[in-house]
Amino acid sequence: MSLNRSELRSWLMLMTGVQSLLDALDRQLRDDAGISHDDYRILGSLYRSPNRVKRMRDLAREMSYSPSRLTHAATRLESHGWVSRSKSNSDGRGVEVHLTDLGVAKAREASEGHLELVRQLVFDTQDPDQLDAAVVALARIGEAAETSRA
Amino acid sequence: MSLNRSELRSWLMLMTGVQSLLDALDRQLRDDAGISHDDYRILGSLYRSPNRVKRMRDLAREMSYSPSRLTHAATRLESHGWVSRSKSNSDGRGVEVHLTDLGVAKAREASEGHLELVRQLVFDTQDPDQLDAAVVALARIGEAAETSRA
DNA sequence: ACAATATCGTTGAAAGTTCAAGTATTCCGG
DNA sequence: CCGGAATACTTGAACTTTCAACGATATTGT
Repeated sequence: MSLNRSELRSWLMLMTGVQSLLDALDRQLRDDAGISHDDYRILGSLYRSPNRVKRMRDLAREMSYSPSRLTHAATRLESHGWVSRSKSNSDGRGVEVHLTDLGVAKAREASEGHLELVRQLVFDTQDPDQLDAAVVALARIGEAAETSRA
Repeated sequence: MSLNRSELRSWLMLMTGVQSLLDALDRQLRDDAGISHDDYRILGSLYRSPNRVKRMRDLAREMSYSPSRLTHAATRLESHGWVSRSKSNSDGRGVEVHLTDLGVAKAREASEGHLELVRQLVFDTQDPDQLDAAVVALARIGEAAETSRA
């Protein structure tokens, strides 16, 4: 066994908290905006992107999605009219996903309740210092995770 | 907008780290043990339970699963021989899930590489103090998340 | 310039999750 | 103790994700 008793306990606590957080976020978005947290993250990523466009490849990497998964997701979002796809002209293989005006509106609408909950769960429960510590810790862990798959 | 610039940045960093972590854990378990992180967590929960039994209801709550999802999951795990189900005798409606010997073996086998990775990603990247801080923070967030759905 | 190889994205089928409906048992008010 | 409401679980259909295979364009090495 690779972890001792106390490490195991810390690890379980960490994962339990993470799970509860993700569940709460997903539930809120589904209930209030009718969109999954994953789809919301796609809209959010495009929203923050210059010109609200991104190549499928880049978006897939950012989301840790398989190409296939992103294609299906894009098809779904496209059917709602929230994104549109077009061939990249710099790379004939590439496809660009564009956030439509409707998509912008949807992202904004969904973000209201979402950010409200984030404030409530994350920022209202922590001192700024504590939160910073947690953010730094998670960033380090995430970085190690990315590295580990190289 | 409910969060200011710097809060938003912290929040994004946090979520990115969490995502990367979960992805890495899932990938390792699939690649090395042929089991999803979610199924692994079910085995783990039963493994830690007195007698290695739990009622469907309790397991579902603990995992934040819908009853339906747990039934499907139990069917799948049962088909591998890792779990068996039987009627509860204290409550005629209830069903108990039991971790079989094969399930115990599977859980142990899978845990080796898994815990190895956890050590590498979580414990090797943090001072104990920093980690404790993160654990406490996440625990508070998780608790708030549980409360929020009452 | 050409062939081999790698990258980008899509497709359809298999596997997993969610959702709405259904069966069986227990709980509770009167 | 009876009937209605609640709880526990299952089922099958709809939807989402994964997986393996494929067509198309770009890159690399010779």
